[in-house]
Amino acid sequence: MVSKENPRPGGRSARVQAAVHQAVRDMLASMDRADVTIPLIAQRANVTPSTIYRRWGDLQELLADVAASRLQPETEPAKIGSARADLEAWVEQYADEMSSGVGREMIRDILSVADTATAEKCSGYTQQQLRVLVARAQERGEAFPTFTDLMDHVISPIMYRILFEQAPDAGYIRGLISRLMPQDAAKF
Amino acid sequence: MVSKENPRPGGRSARVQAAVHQAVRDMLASMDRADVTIPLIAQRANVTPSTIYRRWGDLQELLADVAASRLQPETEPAKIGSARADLEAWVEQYADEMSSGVGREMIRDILSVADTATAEKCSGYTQQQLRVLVARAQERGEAFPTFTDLMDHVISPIMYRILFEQAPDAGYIRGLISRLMPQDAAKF
DNA sequence: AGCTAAAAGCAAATAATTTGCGTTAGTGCG
DNA sequence: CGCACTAACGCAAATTATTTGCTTTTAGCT
Repeated sequence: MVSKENPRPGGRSARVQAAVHQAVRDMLASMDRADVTIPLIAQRANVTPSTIYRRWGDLQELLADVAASRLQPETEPAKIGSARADLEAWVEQYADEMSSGVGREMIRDILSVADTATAEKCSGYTQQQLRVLVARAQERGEAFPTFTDLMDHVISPIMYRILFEQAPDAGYIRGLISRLMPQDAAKF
Repeated sequence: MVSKENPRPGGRSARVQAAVHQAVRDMLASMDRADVTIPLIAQRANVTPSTIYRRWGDLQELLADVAASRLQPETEPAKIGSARADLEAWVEQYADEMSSGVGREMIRDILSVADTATAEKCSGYTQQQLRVLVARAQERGEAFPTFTDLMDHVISPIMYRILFEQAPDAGYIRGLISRLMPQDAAKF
């Protein structure tokens, strides 16, 4: 619904988008989200409300758009040591970010729009990071879970708990990973 | 936010709640959800809009409330044959229900409200059903996954795929279960 | 530089939400 | 049984958000 690449004739697309996104980020950081409205965002972004309505449709889609752009990772997973150490560090950071107050709000914003494209995009970010870790392990010849197993048996349980129950802790996360590592299989 | 038991002095609570819930269900079944508004619901339920606003707060909370009541299971998991057969049948029916159009909408409604109580309630319904299956297996002395493993490694991946990717198919679901059954462990 | 079309501004019209106040209907007690 | 009490409801006015028709601005193109 937004940011068509290949901008056609008219349109000062980029400027408005940046101003609105910034306004939303500022407001989410400084006030209760229930008080964030499109007229207020428009005022802070120096834009008219109708511009936002025409471009994003409604508040939920705008919030989802902002959340998605905030969830886009800007760096590859850090290189700590072994492939497993990298994985554990990355997943713990992922879980922390997602289970924080703002993280949960972003996920909710993304899931609450009818269009599934934004949710898929965010899942794509996660998948992309995991693929880097998998490739790195393979390159080094270290034993490592498959990409699918990581999605199904590490990411999914973490996300389920964040969405429906309580935020997972570090011990739980290490347990999920451990159960997928071949050398640890005997423990379970 | 709704249905206080132990009704105090005033209040014809139950009648309005039933009428509004019914109106919402009818409307979700017969029209596009984007066109469902509180004034329309109020009209169909023969209630004034302000009653709905005061009682539920906003449309999202009302939809979440209705969705939660629809997701409450009315029966125990069916007894097909072995504990495993019961489990497979129940999980497949769960996945079908959740990945259908209305199922996905209900989940989104539930997750999109700030208050996590409704989401927890729904997860509680799932847990309750699984506990029945676990208890049944134990009673019969059949090998069976633990409750936690079912939540983490069957329900969670299914829900993740429904929310962020494509709906899971029956083969995928059987694979998730299979990997948790002791006698099948060698296959993986 | 001028042309074009998408995007933005503006303002009026419409629709949704909030709110104050009077009324009604369950509940518990005498 | 009827009276008092209180939470929930209805109504309508006020506020706020959203939609829409029309004009103006801007970025890319020739």
